[in-house]
Amino acid sequence: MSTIKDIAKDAGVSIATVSIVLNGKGKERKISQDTQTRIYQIAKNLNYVPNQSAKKLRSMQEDSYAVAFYWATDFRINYLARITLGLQEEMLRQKKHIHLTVVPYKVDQLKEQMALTQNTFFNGIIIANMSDKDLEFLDTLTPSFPIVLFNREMDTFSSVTMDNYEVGKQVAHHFLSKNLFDAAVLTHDTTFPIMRKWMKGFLDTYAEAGHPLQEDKIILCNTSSASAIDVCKKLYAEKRLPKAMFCESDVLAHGMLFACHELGVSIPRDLEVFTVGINMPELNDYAVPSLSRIDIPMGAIGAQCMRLLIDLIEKKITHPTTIYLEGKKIIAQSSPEK
Amino acid sequence: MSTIKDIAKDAGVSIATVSIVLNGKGKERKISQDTQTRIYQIAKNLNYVPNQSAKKLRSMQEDSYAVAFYWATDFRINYLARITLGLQEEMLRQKKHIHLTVVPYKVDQLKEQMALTQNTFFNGIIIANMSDKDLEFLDTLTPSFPIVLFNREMDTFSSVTMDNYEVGKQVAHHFLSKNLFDAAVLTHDTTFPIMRKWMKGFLDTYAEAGHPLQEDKIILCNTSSASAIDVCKKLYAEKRLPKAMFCESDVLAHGMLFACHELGVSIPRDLEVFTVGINMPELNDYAVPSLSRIDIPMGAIGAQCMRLLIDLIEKKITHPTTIYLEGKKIIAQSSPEK
DNA sequence: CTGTTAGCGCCTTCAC
DNA sequence: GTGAAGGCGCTAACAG
Repeated sequence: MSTIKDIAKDAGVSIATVSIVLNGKGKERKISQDTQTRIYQIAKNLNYVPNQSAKKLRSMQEDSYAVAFYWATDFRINYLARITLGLQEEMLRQKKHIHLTVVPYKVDQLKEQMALTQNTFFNGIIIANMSDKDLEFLDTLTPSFPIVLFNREMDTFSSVTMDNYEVGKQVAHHFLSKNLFDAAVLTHDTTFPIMRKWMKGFLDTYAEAGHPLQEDKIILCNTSSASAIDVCKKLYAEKRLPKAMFCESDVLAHGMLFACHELGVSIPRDLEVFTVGINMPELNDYAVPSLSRIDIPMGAIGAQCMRLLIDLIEKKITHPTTIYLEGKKIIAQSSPEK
Repeated sequence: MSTIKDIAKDAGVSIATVSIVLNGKGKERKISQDTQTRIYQIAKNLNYVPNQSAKKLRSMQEDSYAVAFYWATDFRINYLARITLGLQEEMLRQKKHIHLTVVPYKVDQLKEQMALTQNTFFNGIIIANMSDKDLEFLDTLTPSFPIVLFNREMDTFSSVTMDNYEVGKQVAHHFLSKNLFDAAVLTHDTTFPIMRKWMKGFLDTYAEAGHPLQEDKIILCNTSSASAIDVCKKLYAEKRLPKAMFCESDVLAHGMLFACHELGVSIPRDLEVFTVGINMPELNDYAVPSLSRIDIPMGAIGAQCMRLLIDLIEKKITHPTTIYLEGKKIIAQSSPEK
């Protein structure tokens, strides 16, 4: 890695001259054209890349924080935009210079990614979409910088999350109010803590209402729409389609809609569908038919994460803090009000 | 903004001691417990935030590159994820430490956002979704760091793009091969250079085939699904619905599908729909009905942008370079093969 | 037109 | 147990 020092030596000028030229102030400072082209040429030959840390240090911008946002690249990929906007919103509100780095990681491989990334150079990090395994790993850490969890809960770390049990409960109440006792859950068998809570809230509520759902009402698929389609067709073939289906995410719900359309199963007449909305509202508002859901306020959670993290970085908060936000219940065509 | 110097002064110790303690090496270096707690307390009182630039500079890690990705937050919000994955893919392939910062900006306001962001601290930037106005602004710049344009073309800047005229042509040929002469274009009246090209390719091809489309076949709406729904319903009421519709983006196409479903217009029997696919393929594969489209390879374009930018940063490339990628034609239910 | 110099905040070596 | 000093790469003020 070459520096302006190297260039200066090669060009037979001082480092100051090099700095001036490379910052485009050559004309202004009346550096001779000859010197300028020589410096540019040498910079090119040496593959010179300016060191941004040195630049920043020298120019002493008032507090600019480096923040990392860890984000798992699985089926939830689509809502990165929603979160990013929320993070950004808070950054603008704070009027602080925050350098936000997006660090994608693979589910279950937070450990590997964190080893790869130079975490010591962040003032704080936000982590989204952790699996049980990722949470376990996190528990072994005692980082010297603050960490905020996106939609997860842990005693030892700060987080912004929702009452996910309540989400499942709400959906169950909606179905029960319409006497839809033949209900099922569509979920994927992974280690995602959140989904277990949704499911539990749903199942518990059915049980408490005197209509416990049997084991075979927990339908498993993977996390793709395609998989939901397969499962739906299989259930249909086996005449096991319920009257109401609670999908863990809109990705699966879209698969259900597609499959039912192909099968000639009418939603909501033959089957009602309720889902958890993680993607942009638009995608669910104009699905055919539009999807009833509890919309997760991804943007708001992101904004709160950023705010909490900044408070932690600035030591305005010192103890692990958990903030709860509420989901928004949206009733649409796939499961209308009674 | 306080530094370890301030802490040292307050604590009555040297900056070295403070540095040791705050890096958790107090025990190892046998700093007295008393001094340690005092230092921690003062750090907290002063809201001390370590300066990451100084840390990095000192640590002599090969400096990582800082790259900004400017991304317009309009209807194309959803595909941020597709692009980010592509960018990331190339970052991993290169095995370089690259800090990717996502900078959202509003359409037509690239100028304002660039003034707000500390661009001097990036080694290079990638800009997506520029409008004519944004392009015009860019033309006035002579930045000292490389810039790569995402799906745009300019003489003075490097870019990764597609033959967008060809996209429109392909769709026209598809319709024409099925004798769908009563066709229309659904687009929004903005300054997006790309869309004009698609449209032109489409219209020119119809004209060349001896079936020129009249002015009233260029249907305008804004960029939302909701707007496409309104327009579709209006056309239906006025009995002006064509037999084939080319939508500038899947966001609009989804609106069309929703509206047609409500109106009882059957796709593709009464109306064929072809679109440009910008969102995740899944969203179009499982729309009801699934959407025929030219899928823009967002990920691949992103990856190429990153590669090109790194080559420019490292001065392996010095002249503005344009790379062309091809879209993928996907035939689905909304407009099947003849 | 170009060079000299003094740091920016932090960490590490060496000295006491 | 703690302090002094040097230097990472770069910029800006001041000299010449």
